[in-house]
Amino acid sequence: MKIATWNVNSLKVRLPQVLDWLERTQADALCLQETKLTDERFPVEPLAQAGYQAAFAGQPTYNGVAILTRSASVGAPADVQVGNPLYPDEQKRLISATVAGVRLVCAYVPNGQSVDSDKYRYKLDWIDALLRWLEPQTTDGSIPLALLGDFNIAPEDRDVHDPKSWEGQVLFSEPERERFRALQRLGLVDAFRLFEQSEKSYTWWDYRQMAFRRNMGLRIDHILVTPSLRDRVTACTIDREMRKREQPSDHAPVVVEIS
DNA sequence: ATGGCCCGTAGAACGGGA
Repeated sequence: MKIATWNVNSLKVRLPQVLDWLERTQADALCLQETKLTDERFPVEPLAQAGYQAAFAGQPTYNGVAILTRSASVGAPADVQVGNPLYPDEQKRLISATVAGVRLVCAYVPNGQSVDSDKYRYKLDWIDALLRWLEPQTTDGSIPLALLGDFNIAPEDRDVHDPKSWEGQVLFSEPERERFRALQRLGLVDAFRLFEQSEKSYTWWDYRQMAFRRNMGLRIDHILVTPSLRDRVTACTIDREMRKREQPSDHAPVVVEIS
């Protein structure tokens, strides 16, 4: 089974690329962030023609998340839940569903803007609430769970093209990295780091300064798995191909293979 | 030293992203 996450930065603009990508990869599930679509405008029909069903939660202009599933292999998303009951939030940043016996939690963690911003405080509070909500779902006896999405956190120096210049900045500040470690203390494992990876592996590159060509990026999109799922993970990769396209998202998909 | 690009909502610039 192949499961992926991708911040598409507008599903309206990126729909042709999403359809291409699904056709090419035959992914069984794809978590999307930054759809930037109201639910009335979600492209249910084009996705259905491509063989995918969807659970989605959107709003005008900002945010928006979705979980796509391949009908022929895993059917429709089940037990869909929007948001975190412990943290009422008008912003559509969280959606969960069960797919082939795996609980998928699709998250678009707030960006935070800058460490002295109100949005930064919101980001930390949002993650603290996520931790409280996930804790009972990651204990022994819970069904296998994967937390996938745009975390807007680069966990370690090796996840940042220039750690010195990023030190203390939003996306790489110590309080944010500490919260990533708190997720790991729940037992969640960074699937990407289960395998040997090439140096300077990133998932996001600024649109400016030819950052992608110069590989000036950050690894901020992640797939974390509970221990029972960890034993079934056979690969985890970043798909850089879509970032090379015309009119790309600034994020690349991250893909995990599960036996 | 600063901003450089892209997207949505506009219906011109601006907020937001990261």
